[in-house]
Amino acid sequence: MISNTISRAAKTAHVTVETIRFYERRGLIAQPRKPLGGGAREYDDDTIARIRFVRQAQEIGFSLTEIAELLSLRADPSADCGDVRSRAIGKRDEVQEKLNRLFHMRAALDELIESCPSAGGVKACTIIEAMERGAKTMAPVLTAPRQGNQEIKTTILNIDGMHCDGCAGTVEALLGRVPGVRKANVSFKDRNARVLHDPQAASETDLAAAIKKGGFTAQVKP
Amino acid sequence: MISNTISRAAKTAHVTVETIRFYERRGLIAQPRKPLGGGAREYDDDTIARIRFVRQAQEIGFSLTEIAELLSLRADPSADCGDVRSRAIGKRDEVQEKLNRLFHMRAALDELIESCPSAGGVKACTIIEAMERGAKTMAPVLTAPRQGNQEIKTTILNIDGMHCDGCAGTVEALLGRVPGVRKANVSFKDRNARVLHDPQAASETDLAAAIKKGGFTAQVKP
DNA sequence: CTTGACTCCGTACTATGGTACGGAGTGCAG
DNA sequence: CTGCACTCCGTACCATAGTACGGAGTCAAG
Repeated sequence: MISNTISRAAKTAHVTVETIRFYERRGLIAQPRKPLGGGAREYDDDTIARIRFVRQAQEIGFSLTEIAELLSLRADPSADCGDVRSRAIGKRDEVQEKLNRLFHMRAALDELIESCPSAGGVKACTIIEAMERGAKTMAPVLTAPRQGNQEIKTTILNIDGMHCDGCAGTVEALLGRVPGVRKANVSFKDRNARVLHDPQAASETDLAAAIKKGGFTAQVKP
Repeated sequence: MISNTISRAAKTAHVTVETIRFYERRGLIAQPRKPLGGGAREYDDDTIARIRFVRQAQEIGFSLTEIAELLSLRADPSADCGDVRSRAIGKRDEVQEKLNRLFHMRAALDELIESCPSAGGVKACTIIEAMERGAKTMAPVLTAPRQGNQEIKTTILNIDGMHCDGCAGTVEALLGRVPGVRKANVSFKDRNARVLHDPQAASETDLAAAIKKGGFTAQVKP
């Protein structure tokens, strides 16, 4: 039986041997004990998964200290449940915050990408301007979202002010950029939008507000 | 008229004076020129917005070098539109990737939060397990762009015309965009660039040409 | 005209997250 | 039984992103 030595583990987790040792010193992963017969330590799949988790968490902006906290979260009934729960909720809020910023940035990049190839567009647009324009639609999200896994709800909004299919496309793009919106279908013919969204992240008011930003009027279908 | 001095700017952007100066040295923000009557430099709202942008981008996992790239994206019809567009699309993909990871992590934390207060749950659940369960529902996002065998070579180029670390960053970005370049480190202090590249895809001449596009001069170190 | 609160600039130091290196040990293939 | 490829461990070094500090200048109030 060929076991996972440290160099194999490093290869499968896409890090170097030195990095694994560093994580061991930092207490992020446990150092496997040496087998009784002597020889090299054996790295099991759980440990490798842990290493991968560390890397993924880093890439989305967590420090090693924070990752240690994340790793220590375990819904073990024998542990102090209230403590774990509150730490998990705290981390969830941090994640939500990062998500909001990223949504925001994605919208800004989309705006940039869209405005670029149109030869007619005269205004110079930086990412900062794009983000600031986006910021207005963002405001309500930053405080609102809390516990519970995301629901998905369908809302139909009646829209006035569209005069062609192009307008419908514009509205669709506007809705698509609202954080919490999964899918938006806008029909010029029916003068309405069918939106799949998480009502906690994107309320009906948020949807209507986003549409109004584009110069159209919207109201929730009763 | 009381203008925004550096310390006021620092206060409103929630950073220290030293940090602003550091960003100036790095070329992330322009150092405002001194007013004609002498006295302290004046920091306008755009600069403050820029500083805030830097911080926000950092919190979601971008390095200062990457942020410089983001900041240089502008949908200016006078600029090379195709280039801006492709860089913006690249950044959008990075953001999307981060979003996917974060969604995933939020789902895992939600699962943890939910499973915790239920006293009946016997199984111990760590965040890694929660994320692995979540992984099955995740769309296959990671399509690895691996390619065939390629050589890697290090070339050092001496560069003239840089006058700050910001210039070095610009050159680095220029080099990074040359197809075949793996990594480029430009030192303002040493007036040179150390480039890891595939000589078949990116010759030394290509590297020098890319640098010259930015208004600098370059020659391969003998 | 001095004092205090700043600006400006250079240099030095710090924390985080690794990388690199060197020496000693170990297992196994030739 | 001797290389060779690895492990193991300690220490040293590195890049990134600041932070701190010291000296000189400037401005406005007391």
